[in-house]
Amino acid sequence: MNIDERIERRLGYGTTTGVVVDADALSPVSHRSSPVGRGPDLERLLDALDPAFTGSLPPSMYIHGPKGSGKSAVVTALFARLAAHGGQKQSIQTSTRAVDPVLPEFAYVDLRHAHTRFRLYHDVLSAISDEPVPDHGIGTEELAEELADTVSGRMDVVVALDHTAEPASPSVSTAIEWLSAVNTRIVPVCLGREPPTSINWDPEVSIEFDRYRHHVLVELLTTRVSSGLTQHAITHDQVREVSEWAEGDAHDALAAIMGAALHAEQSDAPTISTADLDIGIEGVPKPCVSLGRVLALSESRQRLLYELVSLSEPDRASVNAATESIAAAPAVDLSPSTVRRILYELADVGLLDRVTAPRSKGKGRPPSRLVPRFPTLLFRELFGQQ
DNA sequence: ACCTGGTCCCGGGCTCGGTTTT
DNA sequence: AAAACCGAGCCCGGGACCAGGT
Repeated sequence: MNIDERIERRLGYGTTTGVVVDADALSPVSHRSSPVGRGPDLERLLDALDPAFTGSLPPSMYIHGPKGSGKSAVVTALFARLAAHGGQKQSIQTSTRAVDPVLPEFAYVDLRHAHTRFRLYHDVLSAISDEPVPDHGIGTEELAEELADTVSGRMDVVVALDHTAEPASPSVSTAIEWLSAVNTRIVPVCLGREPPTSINWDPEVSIEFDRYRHHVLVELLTTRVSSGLTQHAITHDQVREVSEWAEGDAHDALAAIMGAALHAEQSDAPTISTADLDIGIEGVPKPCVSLGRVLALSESRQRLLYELVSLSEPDRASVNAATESIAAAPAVDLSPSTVRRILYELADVGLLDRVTAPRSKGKGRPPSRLVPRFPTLLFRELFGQQ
């Protein structure tokens, strides 16, 4: 979206009539180029990376902290900037100074996508190379060699490995193993929620992120809503309320606000009412799985979840009932047995909760109903747009 | 004993770059 | 130059078996 368009929308000349002007600014899965309230942590990161600015190898790092504490936000922003400065090309263009140290290449890789060796090599390679990397028709070992060749001929590479050790992504030690098998000049910067004592890897530097403190989260949310919503769409008290409820988790807070805004938008309201906010908060379960994990699933699995959250209460009362309804949906072309298996798999990785019914009628094991553990309002909206 | 829900696993086939043959 | 073939990862279907209830 260009600047003129943004300004016009703020002035109210845009196509939308509701409270949302920029959904991206509100979204818990999109990171801003200038994160709010994490200045000291950014400095700590830069301190640790300091050797890179003088031409030597920076230390390996482990950045850990709870969900929604800004780890990804800070690292994606920082690496995006550093990548723009990184490599030889940039240093030639800017070599006005006498001594111009060459920065390493910086690459950000999301292990939610790069959850196999093949995809990890693929994503690192496409981040540091200008040439397109095939995603089919080439062996893993072949890809590893190509990556090794690319790296050995160039500078060092610093790779951020985000979302380690989630149910569907590799552990820190596995990812490290995959990378070091290719080249030892690739420096890993891992991000995860587990404490450093339980990751089975010894990083040279370890940095901890704490939950956002209440007033910092309020500031963050205020910044986000000021560019994402129309003026006065949400009150300061409402922002404070969400912040308090979210207990320092920026992901949950943003999901709740965006859910509330979408609900207000549906009724063409000029502001977010108390009822809208309640519904927005209600749409975010506690504890909540990051929306990013849902959006990293394959298309067919997202479709299945979309159908699931669109079901009526009785259809969701048991896994079998849900299976039948979902398999019967016109947009789903999977067999019932596959639908059933995938539903159980999704429950296994924590995206759904199985709540066993206490009912005593009927023979056999009591059925369980499936409860989503992710922001449902937001997911429906985002998936529905596609 | 019997029934239904839940878990685990593997063969087969699809898609799509790369490679060889025509 | 075009067509046929190969093989990589990945998705799908389904069956065997285990768990928990009457």
